Amino acid sequence: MTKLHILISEKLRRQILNGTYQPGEQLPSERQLMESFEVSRITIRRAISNLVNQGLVESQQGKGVFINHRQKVTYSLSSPLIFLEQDMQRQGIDFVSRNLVFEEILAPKDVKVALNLSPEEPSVYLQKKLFLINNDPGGIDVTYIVPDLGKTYAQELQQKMTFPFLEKQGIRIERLDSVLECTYADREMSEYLEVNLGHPLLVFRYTAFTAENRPILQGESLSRGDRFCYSLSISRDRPPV
Amino acid sequence: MTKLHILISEKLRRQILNGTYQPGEQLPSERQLMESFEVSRITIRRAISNLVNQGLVESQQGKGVFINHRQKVTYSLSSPLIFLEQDMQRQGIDFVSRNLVFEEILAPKDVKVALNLSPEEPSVYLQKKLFLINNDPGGIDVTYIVPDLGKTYAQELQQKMTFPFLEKQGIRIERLDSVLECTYADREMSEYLEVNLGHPLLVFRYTAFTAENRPILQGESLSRGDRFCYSLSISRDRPPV
DNA sequence: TTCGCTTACTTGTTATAACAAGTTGTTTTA
DNA sequence: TAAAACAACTTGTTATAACAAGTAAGCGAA
Repeated sequence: MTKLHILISEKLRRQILNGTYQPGEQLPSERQLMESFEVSRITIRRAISNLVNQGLVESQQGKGVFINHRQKVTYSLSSPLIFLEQDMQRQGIDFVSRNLVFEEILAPKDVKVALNLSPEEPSVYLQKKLFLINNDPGGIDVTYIVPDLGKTYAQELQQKMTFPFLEKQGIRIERLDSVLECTYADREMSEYLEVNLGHPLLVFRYTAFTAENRPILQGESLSRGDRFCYSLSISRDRPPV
Repeated sequence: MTKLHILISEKLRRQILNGTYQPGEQLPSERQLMESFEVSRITIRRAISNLVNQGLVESQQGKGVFINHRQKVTYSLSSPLIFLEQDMQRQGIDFVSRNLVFEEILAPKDVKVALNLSPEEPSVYLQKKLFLINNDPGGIDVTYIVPDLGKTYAQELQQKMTFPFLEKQGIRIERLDSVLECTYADREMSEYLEVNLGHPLLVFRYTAFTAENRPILQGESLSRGDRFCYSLSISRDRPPV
Protein backbone atom coordinates (compact mmCIF):
# COMPACT_ATOMS: atom_id res chain seq x y z
CA MET A 1 0.00 0.00 0.00
CA THR A 2 2.41 2.72 1.08
CA LYS A 3 5.47 2.51 -1.09
CA LEU A 4 8.30 0.30 0.10
CA HIS A 5 11.07 2.75 -0.73
CA ILE A 6 9.35 5.43 1.33
CA LEU A 7 8.85 3.16 4.33
CA ILE A 8 12.53 2.27 4.21
CA SER A 9 13.85 5.78 3.69
CA GLU A 10 11.60 7.09 6.46
CA LYS A 11 12.90 4.46 8.84
CA LEU A 12 16.51 5.24 7.95
CA ARG A 13 15.72 8.95 8.22
CA ARG A 14 14.48 8.56 11.77
CA GLN A 15 17.59 6.59 12.64
CA ILE A 16 19.78 9.31 11.18
CA LEU A 17 17.93 12.10 12.96
CA ASN A 18 17.88 10.38 16.33
CA GLY A 19 21.59 9.65 16.11
CA THR A 20 21.57 5.91 15.53
CA TYR A 21 23.77 6.78 12.60
CA GLN A 22 26.13 9.68 13.32
CA PRO A 23 27.38 12.22 10.79
CA GLY A 24 30.41 10.83 9.00
CA GLU A 25 29.38 7.25 9.66
CA GLN A 26 28.63 4.81 6.89
CA LEU A 27 25.22 3.37 6.14
CA PRO A 28 25.03 -0.41 5.69
CA SER A 29 25.78 -1.40 2.12
CA GLU A 30 23.05 -1.94 -0.45
CA ARG A 31 23.52 -5.68 -0.16
CA GLN A 32 23.12 -5.61 3.60
CA LEU A 33 20.05 -3.38 3.41
CA MET A 34 18.53 -5.65 0.76
CA GLU A 35 18.86 -8.57 3.11
CA SER A 36 17.65 -6.84 6.24
CA PHE A 37 14.60 -5.26 4.56
CA GLU A 38 14.05 -8.20 2.21
CA VAL A 39 13.54 -6.10 -0.89
CA SER A 40 15.28 -5.80 -4.23
CA ARG A 41 18.24 -3.60 -4.96
CA ILE A 42 16.18 -1.14 -6.98
CA THR A 43 14.01 -0.44 -3.95
CA ILE A 44 16.99 0.08 -1.66
CA ARG A 45 18.59 2.39 -4.18
CA ARG A 46 15.37 4.35 -4.43
CA ALA A 47 15.24 4.66 -0.63
CA ILE A 48 18.84 5.86 -0.51
CA SER A 49 18.11 8.28 -3.33
CA ASN A 50 15.31 9.71 -1.17
CA LEU A 51 17.82 10.32 1.61
CA VAL A 52 20.24 11.95 -0.83
CA ASN A 53 17.44 14.21 -2.06
CA GLN A 54 16.71 15.19 1.52
CA GLY A 55 20.36 16.08 1.97
CA LEU A 56 20.82 13.55 4.74
CA VAL A 57 23.42 11.31 3.12
CA GLU A 58 25.90 11.36 0.29
CA SER A 59 27.08 8.36 -1.66
CA GLN A 60 30.52 7.72 -3.07
CA GLN A 61 31.02 5.15 -5.75
CA GLY A 62 33.13 2.27 -4.55
CA LYS A 63 33.08 3.37 -0.94
CA GLY A 64 29.60 3.60 0.46
CA VAL A 65 26.88 5.93 1.65
CA PHE A 66 27.80 8.39 4.38
CA ILE A 67 25.72 10.48 6.76
CA ASN A 68 26.14 14.20 6.14
CA HIS A 69 27.13 16.85 8.59
CA ARG A 70 24.25 19.25 8.69
CA GLN A 71 25.94 22.45 9.77
CA LYS A 72 25.80 25.33 7.38
CA VAL A 73 28.14 28.18 6.64
CA THR A 74 26.46 31.55 7.12
CA TYR A 75 26.87 34.49 4.77
CA SER A 76 26.03 37.63 6.65
CA LEU A 77 24.22 40.23 4.58
CA SER A 78 24.04 42.83 7.32
CA SER A 79 26.61 45.02 5.61
CA PRO A 80 27.28 44.50 1.94
CA LEU A 81 29.79 41.68 1.93
CA ILE A 82 32.81 43.71 3.00
CA PHE A 83 33.47 41.53 5.96
CA LEU A 84 33.01 38.21 4.23
CA GLU A 85 36.53 37.06 5.00
CA GLN A 86 36.30 38.07 8.63
CA ASP A 87 32.89 36.40 8.87
CA MET A 88 34.34 33.18 7.60
CA GLN A 89 37.28 33.36 9.94
CA ARG A 90 34.90 33.88 12.84
CA GLN A 91 33.10 30.69 11.85
CA GLY A 92 36.43 28.90 11.74
CA ILE A 93 36.24 28.25 8.05
CA ASP A 94 39.00 28.00 5.51
CA PHE A 95 37.60 30.16 2.73
CA VAL A 96 39.56 30.32 -0.51
CA SER A 97 38.50 31.89 -3.80
CA ARG A 98 40.05 30.84 -7.06
CA ASN A 99 39.82 32.93 -10.23
CA LEU A 100 38.42 30.92 -13.14
CA VAL A 101 37.71 33.53 -15.79
CA PHE A 102 38.49 37.21 -16.17
CA GLU A 103 37.86 38.70 -19.57
CA GLU A 104 36.43 41.64 -21.43
CA ILE A 105 33.28 40.69 -23.29
CA LEU A 106 30.44 42.33 -25.15
CA ALA A 107 27.81 43.09 -22.51
CA PRO A 108 24.65 40.96 -22.64
CA LYS A 109 21.55 43.09 -22.99
CA ASP A 110 20.27 42.68 -19.43
CA VAL A 111 23.70 43.49 -17.99
CA LYS A 112 23.86 46.58 -20.18
CA VAL A 113 20.58 47.77 -18.74
CA ALA A 114 21.42 46.88 -15.14
CA LEU A 115 24.81 48.58 -15.26
CA ASN A 116 23.40 51.54 -17.16
CA LEU A 117 26.04 51.30 -19.90
CA SER A 118 26.00 53.80 -22.73
CA PRO A 119 25.93 52.50 -26.31
CA GLU A 120 29.51 53.79 -26.72
CA GLU A 121 30.84 51.42 -24.07
CA PRO A 122 29.37 48.09 -25.09
CA SER A 123 31.82 45.93 -23.15
CA VAL A 124 32.06 44.71 -19.57
CA TYR A 125 34.46 42.54 -17.67
CA LEU A 126 33.21 39.09 -16.82
CA GLN A 127 34.70 37.32 -13.85
CA LYS A 128 34.02 33.82 -12.62
CA LYS A 129 35.35 32.68 -9.29
CA LEU A 130 35.17 29.36 -7.53
CA PHE A 131 34.87 29.28 -3.76
CA LEU A 132 36.47 26.51 -1.79
CA ILE A 133 35.26 25.87 1.74
CA ASN A 134 37.69 23.74 3.70
CA ASN A 135 39.12 22.66 0.36
CA ASP A 136 35.73 21.63 -1.01
CA PRO A 137 34.04 23.52 -3.85
CA GLY A 138 31.16 25.41 -2.25
CA GLY A 139 30.05 27.99 -4.74
CA ILE A 140 30.61 30.03 -7.85
CA ASP A 141 30.53 33.77 -8.32
CA VAL A 142 29.77 35.29 -11.69
CA THR A 143 30.31 39.04 -11.76
CA TYR A 144 29.96 41.66 -14.46
CA ILE A 145 32.17 44.65 -13.79
CA VAL A 146 31.80 48.10 -15.27
CA PRO A 147 34.56 48.58 -17.92
CA ASP A 148 36.54 51.39 -16.26
CA LEU A 149 36.91 49.48 -13.02
CA GLY A 150 37.61 46.22 -14.78
CA LYS A 151 40.38 47.74 -16.81
CA THR A 152 41.97 49.70 -13.98
CA TYR A 153 42.02 46.87 -11.48
CA ALA A 154 42.29 43.85 -13.77
CA GLN A 155 45.21 42.38 -11.84
CA GLU A 156 43.97 42.92 -8.32
CA LEU A 157 40.41 41.77 -8.97
CA GLN A 158 41.76 38.40 -10.00
CA GLN A 159 43.54 37.96 -6.70
CA LYS A 160 41.54 39.70 -4.03
CA MET A 161 38.00 39.62 -2.73
CA THR A 162 35.97 42.07 -4.78
CA PHE A 163 34.10 43.99 -2.10
CA PRO A 164 36.87 44.51 0.44
CA PHE A 165 39.29 45.43 -2.34
CA LEU A 166 37.03 48.08 -3.84
CA GLU A 167 36.41 49.44 -0.36
CA LYS A 168 40.15 49.84 0.17
CA GLN A 169 40.38 51.73 -3.11
CA GLY A 170 37.87 54.20 -1.77
CA ILE A 171 35.08 52.82 -3.92
CA ARG A 172 32.35 52.52 -1.36
CA ILE A 173 29.38 50.35 -2.22
CA GLU A 174 26.36 51.96 -0.68
CA ARG A 175 23.54 49.67 -1.67
CA LEU A 176 22.86 46.21 -3.06
CA ASP A 177 19.58 45.46 -4.80
CA SER A 178 19.29 41.75 -4.60
CA VAL A 179 17.24 38.63 -4.95
CA LEU A 180 17.68 35.33 -3.17
CA GLU A 181 16.34 32.20 -4.72
CA CYS A 182 16.75 28.52 -5.30
CA THR A 183 17.95 26.86 -8.50
CA TYR A 184 19.25 23.53 -9.56
CA ALA A 185 22.70 22.58 -10.76
CA ASP A 186 22.87 22.22 -14.50
CA ARG A 187 25.61 20.19 -16.15
CA GLU A 188 28.22 22.96 -15.90
CA MET A 189 27.48 23.74 -12.26
CA SER A 190 27.36 20.12 -11.24
CA GLU A 191 30.86 19.68 -12.64
CA TYR A 192 32.29 22.80 -11.01
CA LEU A 193 30.73 22.03 -7.63
CA GLU A 194 31.11 18.27 -7.79
CA VAL A 195 27.46 17.60 -7.07
CA ASN A 196 24.73 15.68 -8.82
CA LEU A 197 22.82 17.12 -11.73
CA GLY A 198 19.88 18.99 -10.21
CA HIS A 199 21.49 19.56 -6.82
CA PRO A 200 19.73 22.51 -5.14
CA LEU A 201 21.67 25.76 -5.17
CA LEU A 202 21.12 29.06 -3.42
CA VAL A 203 21.41 32.03 -5.75
CA PHE A 204 22.22 35.52 -4.56
CA ARG A 205 21.76 37.90 -7.45
CA TYR A 206 22.64 41.54 -6.97
CA THR A 207 23.41 44.90 -8.45
CA ALA A 208 25.84 47.05 -6.47
CA PHE A 209 25.51 50.83 -6.35
CA THR A 210 27.91 53.53 -5.20
CA ALA A 211 26.86 56.45 -3.03
CA GLU A 212 26.23 58.40 -6.24
CA ASN A 213 23.73 55.70 -7.17
CA ARG A 214 25.90 54.45 -9.98
CA PRO A 215 25.66 50.69 -10.66
CA ILE A 216 29.17 49.26 -10.90
CA LEU A 217 28.74 45.52 -10.45
CA GLN A 218 26.21 42.93 -11.30
CA GLY A 219 26.75 39.57 -9.79
CA GLU A 220 25.33 36.17 -9.16
CA SER A 221 26.62 33.96 -6.41
CA LEU A 222 25.59 30.33 -6.61
CA SER A 223 26.34 28.15 -3.63
CA ARG A 224 25.45 24.67 -2.51
CA GLY A 225 22.03 24.83 -0.90
CA ASP A 226 22.92 22.09 1.55
CA ARG A 227 25.99 23.93 2.85
CA PHE A 228 25.17 27.64 2.99
CA CYS A 229 22.65 30.08 4.34
CA TYR A 230 22.22 33.85 4.39
CA SER A 231 21.53 35.85 7.50
CA LEU A 232 20.06 39.31 7.49
CA SER A 233 18.50 41.85 9.75
CA ILE A 234 15.58 43.80 8.38
CA SER A 235 14.72 47.10 9.96
CA ARG A 236 11.82 49.42 9.48
CA ASP A 237 12.46 52.24 7.05
CA ARG A 238 13.96 55.26 8.72
CA PRO A 239 13.94 58.71 7.20
CA PRO A 240 17.27 59.58 5.53
CA VAL A 241 19.85 61.04 7.92
CA MET B 1 31.30 7.23 -22.56
CA THR B 2 29.09 9.88 -21.02
CA LYS B 3 25.99 8.36 -19.50
CA LEU B 4 22.98 7.79 -21.70
CA HIS B 5 20.45 9.32 -19.34
CA ILE B 6 22.52 12.50 -19.17
CA LEU B 7 22.90 12.77 -22.92
CA ILE B 8 19.15 12.42 -23.28
CA SER B 9 18.18 14.81 -20.49
CA GLU B 10 20.67 17.39 -21.77
CA LYS B 11 19.19 17.18 -25.26
CA LEU B 12 15.65 17.55 -23.91
CA ARG B 13 16.84 20.36 -21.66
CA ARG B 14 18.17 22.32 -24.62
CA GLN B 15 14.91 21.79 -26.44
CA ILE B 16 12.96 23.05 -23.45
CA LEU B 17 15.16 26.10 -22.99
CA ASN B 18 15.17 27.07 -26.65
CA GLY B 19 11.39 26.80 -26.80
CA THR B 20 11.00 23.64 -28.89
CA TYR B 21 8.77 22.57 -26.02
CA GLN B 22 6.77 25.44 -24.53
CA PRO B 23 5.70 25.74 -20.89
CA GLY B 24 2.47 23.85 -20.36
CA GLU B 25 3.17 21.55 -23.28
CA GLN B 26 3.51 17.81 -22.90
CA LEU B 27 6.71 15.88 -23.45
CA PRO B 28 6.48 12.78 -25.65
CA SER B 29 5.49 9.73 -23.62
CA GLU B 30 8.03 7.35 -22.19
CA ARG B 31 7.19 4.82 -24.88
CA GLN B 32 7.74 7.34 -27.66
CA LEU B 33 11.02 8.54 -26.14
CA MET B 34 12.20 4.93 -25.74
CA GLU B 35 11.64 4.40 -29.42
CA SER B 36 13.16 7.63 -30.65
CA PHE B 37 16.27 7.35 -28.47
CA GLU B 38 16.43 3.54 -28.73
CA VAL B 39 17.03 2.98 -25.02
CA SER B 40 15.20 1.15 -22.27
CA ARG B 41 12.47 2.58 -20.14
CA ILE B 42 14.71 2.83 -17.09
CA THR B 43 17.05 5.16 -18.96
CA ILE B 44 14.24 7.36 -20.21
CA ARG B 45 12.78 7.55 -16.72
CA ARG B 46 16.18 8.51 -15.36
CA ALA B 47 16.50 11.25 -17.97
CA ILE B 48 13.06 12.60 -17.12
CA SER B 49 13.93 12.43 -13.44
CA ASN B 50 16.96 14.62 -14.20
CA LEU B 51 14.65 17.19 -15.75
CA VAL B 52 12.31 17.01 -12.75
CA ASN B 53 15.28 17.56 -10.45
CA GLN B 54 16.26 20.59 -12.49
CA GLY B 55 12.76 21.95 -12.07
CA LEU B 56 12.13 21.97 -15.80
CA VAL B 57 9.24 19.53 -15.98
CA GLU B 58 6.66 17.93 -13.74
CA SER B 59 5.08 14.55 -14.25
CA GLN B 60 1.54 13.49 -13.48
CA GLN B 61 0.65 9.86 -13.18
CA GLY B 62 -1.71 8.77 -15.90
CA LYS B 63 -1.40 11.99 -17.84
CA GLY B 64 2.14 12.72 -18.89
CA VAL B 65 5.14 14.95 -18.33
CA PHE B 66 4.61 18.68 -18.68
CA ILE B 67 7.00 21.58 -19.14
CA ASN B 68 6.96 23.96 -16.18
CA HIS B 69 6.37 27.67 -16.18
CA ARG B 70 9.50 29.20 -14.77
CA GLN B 71 8.20 32.44 -13.38
CA LYS B 72 8.58 32.98 -9.68
CA VAL B 73 6.56 34.85 -7.12
CA THR B 74 8.62 37.47 -5.29
CA TYR B 75 8.44 38.10 -1.57
CA SER B 76 9.71 41.56 -0.88
CA LEU B 77 11.70 41.89 2.33
CA SER B 78 12.27 45.62 2.02
CA SER B 79 9.91 46.37 4.85
CA PRO B 80 9.03 43.61 7.25
CA LEU B 81 6.21 41.81 5.52
CA ILE B 82 3.51 44.35 6.22
CA PHE B 83 2.70 44.80 2.58
CA LEU B 84 2.73 41.16 1.62
CA GLU B 85 -0.87 41.21 0.43
CA GLN B 86 -0.36 44.37 -1.61
CA ASP B 87 2.84 42.93 -3.05
CA MET B 88 1.00 39.84 -4.20
CA GLN B 89 -1.81 41.90 -5.68
CA ARG B 90 0.72 43.94 -7.58
CA GLN B 91 2.12 40.75 -9.08
CA GLY B 92 -1.41 39.73 -10.05
CA ILE B 93 -1.43 36.75 -7.76
CA ASP B 94 -4.30 35.18 -5.92
CA PHE B 95 -2.78 34.75 -2.48
CA VAL B 96 -4.85 32.90 0.12
CA SER B 97 -3.75 31.75 3.56
CA ARG B 98 -5.56 28.97 5.36
CA ASN B 99 -5.23 28.35 9.09
CA LEU B 100 -4.20 24.78 9.84
CA VAL B 101 -3.33 24.86 13.54
CA PHE B 102 -3.71 27.40 16.31
CA GLU B 103 -3.05 26.14 19.81
CA GLU B 104 -1.39 26.87 23.08
CA ILE B 105 1.57 24.58 23.70
CA LEU B 106 4.49 24.22 26.04
CA ALA B 107 7.29 26.24 24.49
CA PRO B 108 10.18 24.24 23.03
CA LYS B 109 13.49 25.22 24.56
CA ASP B 110 14.87 27.16 21.59
CA VAL B 111 11.63 29.10 21.22
CA LYS B 112 11.71 29.93 24.93
CA VAL B 113 15.17 31.39 24.50
CA ALA B 114 14.39 33.25 21.28
CA LEU B 115 11.22 34.80 22.66
CA ASN B 116 12.86 35.53 25.98
CA LEU B 117 10.09 33.82 27.97
CA SER B 118 10.30 33.74 31.73
CA PRO B 119 10.04 30.37 33.51
CA GLU B 120 6.63 31.46 34.83
CA GLU B 121 5.17 31.66 31.35
CA PRO B 122 6.20 28.35 29.80
CA SER B 123 3.60 28.35 27.04
CA VAL B 124 3.38 29.90 23.57
CA TYR B 125 0.83 29.85 20.81
CA LEU B 126 1.71 27.74 17.82
CA GLN B 127 0.19 28.60 14.50
CA LYS B 128 0.52 26.77 11.21
CA LYS B 129 -0.78 28.31 8.03
CA LEU B 130 -0.90 27.03 4.50
CA PHE B 131 -0.46 29.48 1.63
CA LEU B 132 -2.26 28.92 -1.61
CA ILE B 133 -1.00 30.67 -4.72
CA ASN B 134 -3.56 30.69 -7.49
CA ASN B 135 -5.24 27.82 -5.65
CA ASP B 136 -2.04 25.76 -5.49
CA PRO B 137 -0.25 25.07 -2.19
CA GLY B 138 2.86 27.20 -2.23
CA GLY B 139 4.17 27.30 1.30
CA ILE B 140 3.69 26.80 4.99
CA ASP B 141 4.18 29.22 7.83
CA VAL B 142 4.94 27.99 11.32
CA THR B 143 4.81 30.77 13.90
CA TYR B 144 5.33 30.84 17.65
CA ILE B 145 3.50 33.75 19.25
CA VAL B 146 4.20 35.23 22.65
CA PRO B 147 1.40 34.12 25.06
CA ASP B 148 -0.17 37.52 25.80
CA LEU B 149 -0.62 38.34 22.12
CA GLY B 150 -1.74 34.84 21.28
CA LYS B 151 -4.44 34.90 23.94
CA THR B 152 -5.67 38.43 23.21
CA TYR B 153 -5.92 38.03 19.46
CA ALA B 154 -6.64 34.31 19.14
CA GLN B 155 -9.62 34.85 16.84
CA GLU B 156 -8.16 37.46 14.56
CA LEU B 157 -4.78 35.79 14.11
CA GLN B 158 -6.54 32.77 12.67
CA GLN B 159 -8.23 34.85 10.02
CA LYS B 160 -5.93 37.69 9.12
CA MET B 161 -2.37 38.11 7.95
CA THR B 162 -0.16 38.31 11.01
CA PHE B 163 2.02 41.30 10.24
CA PRO B 164 -0.56 43.70 8.82
CA PHE B 165 -2.98 42.78 11.61
CA LEU B 166 -0.48 43.46 14.38
CA GLU B 167 0.43 46.72 12.69
CA LYS B 168 -3.23 47.79 12.73
CA GLN B 169 -3.40 47.02 16.45
CA GLY B 170 -0.55 49.43 16.99
CA ILE B 171 1.98 46.68 17.54
CA ARG B 172 4.76 47.86 15.32
CA ILE B 173 7.43 45.36 14.38
CA GLU B 174 10.66 47.25 14.17
CA ARG B 175 13.16 44.58 13.26
CA LEU B 176 13.39 41.03 11.93
CA ASP B 177 16.48 38.94 12.59
CA SER B 178 16.37 36.33 9.93
CA VAL B 179 18.04 33.57 8.01
CA LEU B 180 17.31 32.40 4.51
CA GLU B 181 18.24 28.90 3.51
CA CYS B 182 17.39 25.86 1.49
CA THR B 183 15.88 22.63 2.80
CA TYR B 184 14.17 19.62 1.41
CA ALA B 185 10.59 18.49 1.81
CA ASP B 186 10.23 15.73 4.35
CA ARG B 187 7.22 13.46 4.33
CA GLU B 188 4.94 15.95 6.12
CA MET B 189 5.92 18.88 3.92
CA SER B 190 5.68 16.88 0.73
CA GLU B 191 2.11 16.01 1.61
CA TYR B 192 1.09 19.55 2.56
CA LEU B 193 2.69 21.08 -0.52
CA GLU B 194 1.89 18.24 -2.91
CA VAL B 195 5.48 17.83 -4.04
CA ASN B 196 7.92 14.94 -4.14
CA LEU B 197 9.85 13.84 -1.11
CA GLY B 198 13.03 15.91 -1.10
CA HIS B 199 11.64 18.77 -3.17
CA PRO B 200 13.78 21.87 -2.52
CA LEU B 201 12.20 24.46 -0.25
CA LEU B 202 13.19 28.00 0.64
CA VAL B 203 13.13 28.64 4.37
CA PHE B 204 12.76 32.10 5.84
CA ARG B 205 13.36 31.86 9.59
CA TYR B 206 12.93 34.97 11.70
CA THR B 207 12.46 36.51 15.08
CA ALA B 208 10.38 39.68 15.16
CA PHE B 209 11.12 42.51 17.60
CA THR B 210 9.09 45.52 18.65
CA ALA B 211 10.56 49.00 18.95
CA GLU B 212 11.26 48.23 22.63
CA ASN B 213 13.41 45.34 21.40
CA ARG B 214 11.01 42.76 22.73
CA PRO B 215 10.78 39.54 20.70
CA ILE B 216 7.13 38.72 20.08
CA LEU B 217 7.16 36.23 17.21
CA GLN B 218 9.34 33.47 16.00
CA GLY B 219 8.50 32.08 12.65
CA GLU B 220 9.54 29.84 9.84
CA SER B 221 8.14 30.21 6.37
CA LEU B 222 8.76 27.28 4.05
CA SER B 223 7.90 27.77 0.42
CA ARG B 224 8.45 25.85 -2.78
CA GLY B 225 11.93 26.67 -4.03
CA ASP B 226 10.85 26.41 -7.64
CA ARG B 227 8.07 28.96 -7.25
CA PHE B 228 9.30 31.68 -4.91
CA CYS B 229 12.12 34.10 -4.37
CA TYR B 230 12.96 36.86 -1.91
CA SER B 231 14.01 40.34 -2.90
CA LEU B 232 15.85 42.72 -0.61
CA SER B 233 17.78 45.92 -0.68
CA ILE B 234 20.85 46.10 1.52
CA SER B 235 22.14 49.50 2.55
CA ARG B 236 25.26 50.53 4.31
CA ASP B 237 24.90 51.03 8.04
CA ARG B 238 23.86 54.53 8.91
CA PRO B 239 24.24 56.05 12.33
CA PRO B 240 20.98 55.99 14.31
CA VAL B 241 18.71 58.94 13.63
C1' DT C 1 60.65 -3.11 1.23
C1' DT C 2 58.05 -1.53 -2.46
C1' DC C 3 55.53 -1.79 -6.57
C1' DG C 4 51.96 -3.90 -9.10
C1' DC C 5 48.43 -7.32 -9.62
C1' DT C 6 44.48 -9.71 -8.04
C1' DT C 7 40.41 -10.07 -5.43
C1' DA C 8 36.53 -8.79 -3.11
C1' DC C 9 34.04 -5.43 -1.82
C1' DT C 10 31.45 -0.97 -2.82
C1' DT C 11 28.07 2.09 -5.82
C1' DG C 12 26.61 3.22 -10.85
C1' DT C 13 24.32 2.18 -15.34
C1' DT C 14 21.33 -0.19 -18.28
C1' DA C 15 18.09 -3.86 -19.97
C1' DT C 16 13.84 -6.73 -19.58
C1' DA C 17 9.66 -7.76 -17.39
C1' DA C 18 5.39 -7.66 -14.87
C1' DC C 19 1.91 -5.42 -12.60
C1' DA C 20 -0.26 -1.19 -10.13
C1' DA C 21 -2.58 2.96 -10.63
C1' DG C 22 -4.33 7.24 -12.60
C1' DT C 23 -6.67 9.40 -16.93
C1' DT C 24 -9.61 9.61 -20.82
C1' DG C 25 -12.59 8.32 -24.24
C1' DT C 26 -15.65 4.61 -26.03
C1' DT C 27 -18.78 1.13 -25.62
C1' DT C 28 -22.07 -1.46 -23.34
C1' DT C 29 -25.80 -1.88 -20.26
C1' DA C 30 -29.71 -0.65 -17.21
C1' DT D 1 -30.52 9.02 -21.76
C1' DA D 2 -27.38 8.18 -18.03
C1' DA D 3 -24.56 5.29 -15.50
C1' DA D 4 -21.34 1.50 -15.52
C1' DA D 5 -17.88 -1.20 -17.65
C1' DC D 6 -14.16 -1.50 -20.62
C1' DA D 7 -10.06 -0.46 -23.41
C1' DA D 8 -6.10 2.01 -24.32
C1' DC D 9 -3.28 5.01 -23.04
C1' DT D 10 -0.32 7.36 -19.42
C1' DT D 11 3.27 7.26 -15.29
C1' DG D 12 4.67 4.58 -10.86
C1' DT D 13 6.63 0.57 -8.32
C1' DT D 14 9.20 -3.47 -7.88
C1' DA D 15 11.96 -7.62 -9.19
C1' DT D 16 15.88 -9.94 -11.56
C1' DA D 17 20.03 -9.68 -14.03
C1' DA D 18 24.41 -8.42 -15.99
C1' DC D 19 28.22 -5.60 -16.36
C1' DA D 20 30.94 -1.09 -15.43
C1' DA D 21 33.66 1.46 -12.39
C1' DG D 22 35.72 3.07 -8.16
C1' DT D 23 38.07 1.59 -3.56
C1' DA D 24 40.89 -0.88 -0.50
C1' DA D 25 43.33 -4.52 1.26
C1' DG D 26 46.24 -8.43 0.63
C1' DC D 27 49.55 -11.07 -1.79
C1' DG D 28 53.40 -12.02 -4.61
C1' DA D 29 57.27 -10.62 -7.47
C1' DA D 30 61.09 -7.54 -8.32
